[in-house]
This record gives sequence, C-alpha cells and structure tokens, in this order.
Amino acid sequence: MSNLLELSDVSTPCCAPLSDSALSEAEAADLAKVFKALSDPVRLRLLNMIASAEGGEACVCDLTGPFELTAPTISHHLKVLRQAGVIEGERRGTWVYYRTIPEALTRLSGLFALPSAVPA
Amino acid sequence: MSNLLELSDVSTPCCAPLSDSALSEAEAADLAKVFKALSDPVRLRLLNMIASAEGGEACVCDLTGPFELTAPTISHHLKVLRQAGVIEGERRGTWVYYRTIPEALTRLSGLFALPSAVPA
DNA sequence: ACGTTGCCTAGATGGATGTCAAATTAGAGC
DNA sequence: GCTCTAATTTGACATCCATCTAGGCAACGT
Repeated sequence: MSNLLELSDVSTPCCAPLSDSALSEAEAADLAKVFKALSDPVRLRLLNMIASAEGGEACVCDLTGPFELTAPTISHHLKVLRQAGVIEGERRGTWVYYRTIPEALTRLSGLFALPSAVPA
Repeated sequence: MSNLLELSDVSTPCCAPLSDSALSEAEAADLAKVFKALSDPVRLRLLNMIASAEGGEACVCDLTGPFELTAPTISHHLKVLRQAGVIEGERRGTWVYYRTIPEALTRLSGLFALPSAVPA
C-alpha cells in the first residue's frame, strides 16, 4: 500500500440521481468501475463486514476466516474495493484495518433516488 | 422475450442497509448479479436514458443511436439489465419500450444508506 | 404476397477476471 | 541478526464477458 488513501479519483462528479441529468460517457465509465468492484459476492460480503464492524473498522485477520479462500485472494478483493474508492486501509502495528468511505456510499445511495414522484 | 416481466427473483430480500445486518451468502450472490449488470458503462448509460426518458419509458430505436455499437450488442445489454430486474420491456406494435422497475432502484438506494450517525 | 424494418438469438473470439501457489515486504519479539 | 506472523505482490491458469457477424421472427406498408 503506497499510502493511506487510494481513491480512484478524488473529484467524483457526485450525486445526481440516474433519473435526472444525463450521464456523460466519462461519468458512466467512472461509475461502472465502482459497480464492477461491487459485482462479486465475496467483495459484497467483505464490504458488508467492514461497514457493519464494531467501531467502523475491521482487521484483515478477521476478514479472512469466514471465507474458504486463501489470504492472497482476500487481499486482492480488498485492493479492488480500495481502488474503487469505497474503502480505505490503514496499518497499525502488525495489523491492517479497513473502513468504509461514507461519501462514496452516500453518492451511490443518491444515484438510485427516484424523481420524487411529484412533478406538479 | 418470453413475457412482460423478467425479474431475476421476485422475492428479493429487500432493503437492509449494508452497514446493518449481515449479508447471507445467497443475498450477496443475488446482489452481485445486479451490480454486475450495472458494471458496464454502456448499460449504465442505457439505464440512465431509460430512467430519465419522457413518460418514464424509452423505445429501443432511440437507445441504439447514441452508441457506436451494433443493434445486437445493445439488445444484449438490455437483456442483462432485464434479467437483473432493474428494467422491463414491453412490445407495442412495431416497437419495444423499456422502463425502470422503481422497487429495484429503491432497494439499491437503501442498501447504501448510512447508519444515520445517531446511535445514542 | 412480398419486401422492409425493428428487435432478438446463436455462435465465435479476444480480452478481462477470480483463484491459487510461491515469493516478498513489514512489524514484533527474542 | 534471526524468526515468526500478517498482509501483499507476482505469475500462471481457467473461466467469464463484451462485442461482432450471421441468421430468425414479427409487424407494418404497398
């Protein structure tokens, strides 16, 4: 890990619902990367475990056990989530802890907001 | 198209935020399919165009133009979105119209809701 | 009835992706 | 310095996926 943060791009366009403004080609490509990161059952469960962990963060050593996968594979999935900008990792002593990036999740939540059904 | 609807599974578990309850293996697999459907820039733009279309639906004939792809490829992407349960298609005379399935989008929006930051 | 148009299906192919084993880096403690 | 453990990186391999061409089916107009 080169540094603490590893956002795919700091200047993510942010938050317009899919039902509203037109998605540019670049925005679509950027978003597609995030969804690709979420398109694997193992990564979804990892994100779930991290997001719902006590204190908001989880140690990699706790994330490896629940899966019947080797440590390198888990590490690979964590890297994908990291590069998608939905989690970040920090080393403290022997262990590495991961937590979610709330802004990224909020952005995704806003994406699927409906057009409020009150056009008038 | 066999029928009007083509939801991946009618009994989707529904709506618990990722930060809350633990995701079962089956739920994770089900959700991963949906995100895989959204993990392509073309499909994201298609969904965007359908969701933001006048009257809430878009004709395939209008969806083919904006892309530099052949019609079968667009048709393939629409099928993936259909099988993921985020859109549905209906043939009316010569043309086929697609619209979003609001429940599916709402479910996704709820997934990324934060734990409201007010635990006390 | 015939040709045209809109949309989908089938099969093929080049590139991306999940997984593992082996090797590597980083900390802690002796 | 050495060793043990935690986590990542690298390289290899099997599978999956986006795209194309070719072909099929249904609805419309003449």
